[in-house]
Amino acid sequence: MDRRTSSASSGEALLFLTDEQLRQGIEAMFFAYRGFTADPDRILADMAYGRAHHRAIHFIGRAPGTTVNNLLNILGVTKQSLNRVLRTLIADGLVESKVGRQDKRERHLNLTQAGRTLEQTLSDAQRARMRAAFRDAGPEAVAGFRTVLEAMMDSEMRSSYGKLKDSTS
Amino acid sequence: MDRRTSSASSGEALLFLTDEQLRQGIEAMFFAYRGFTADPDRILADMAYGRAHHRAIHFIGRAPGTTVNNLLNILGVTKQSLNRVLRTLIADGLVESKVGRQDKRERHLNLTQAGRTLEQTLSDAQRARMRAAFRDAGPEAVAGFRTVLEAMMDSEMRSSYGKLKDSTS
DNA sequence: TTGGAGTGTCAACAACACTGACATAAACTG
DNA sequence: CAGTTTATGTCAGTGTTGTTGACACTCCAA
Repeated sequence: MDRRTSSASSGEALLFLTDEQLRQGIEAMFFAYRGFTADPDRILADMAYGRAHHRAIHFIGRAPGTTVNNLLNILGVTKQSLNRVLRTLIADGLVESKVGRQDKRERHLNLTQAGRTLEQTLSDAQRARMRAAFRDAGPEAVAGFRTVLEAMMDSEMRSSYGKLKDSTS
Repeated sequence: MDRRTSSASSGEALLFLTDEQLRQGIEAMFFAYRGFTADPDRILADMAYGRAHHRAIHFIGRAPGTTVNNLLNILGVTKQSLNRVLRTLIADGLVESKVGRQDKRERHLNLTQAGRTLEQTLSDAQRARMRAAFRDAGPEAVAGFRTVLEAMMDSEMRSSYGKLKDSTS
């Protein structure tokens, strides 16, 4: 039970890689992701915002002063799609866009006070669920959770994730 | 490092519940889910199908003969939304709908041969990524991954997940 | 000065979710 | 049997989020 991957090629140790185990992993991802987004979705439903607004607010709050292009890479959507979201957030005074000082083509994005407030509200809801899950599962399970998720990312996403992770380590 | 949850209330052991740790967990979920859906999405993009079709096919294949209502509960969407998907799948001969023998109001859904073929194609792609992630992470990490995901589900989803999990244990 | 990168915007469209309303058939209930 | 509930299907309308394609503008760099 405490054996490491040393005997990984010995047959029995590979039981966690059966199709049935994999399918359970797939279904766990599906159901868990629904729970993961449920709380912020409920909050946003009352406003004119959706999940895309949440994601934009989250990553702007995470990397203040980030450029549109950087955000585009992180979110993995087209600029038209992001721009629609950003436009409403800027119009509603939740995000401010400043022309870059060095490179004036770039726009640097920051949350306003109202934006930070909404970000907090959404984060608190999402963190509460994550905290409960982490607490129930325990530190070892959390470490495994993170290890598997990192392994599941595309390499470009993994590097975005790594940059964000290290930025406030 | 190898300590168990025995000292969970002793302060230091709760470091995995800091806001920073939670936020990394949130971002890991976000990036990993993108990877999780990327491969089937690529396959489906060439056909006239999307993620919703994939989900329907997956769960019909998982629970053959399931009713529309059961599928509705698992997927967590409205019947209008599911019906749009089912209609195309039935019209294209991937799914067949049979009136129930006991209760003739019910429709029992099954994959046709063509449906099973597509399901295999999609599953293989998704499982390949999951398998690679599981293999890289190792059995202990996988156990932790599953534990955390289960804890993150809403209770209704957890029971759907449990039923499916136990049905072929 | 020319080419390309970064950004913004317009238009059109598709997938997928929602609500609300209505229809049908079958099953249950008093 | 009459009335209600359940299971399903469908129509119409709407909203969010994604896509392509096209075009314009600013600015940096060779």
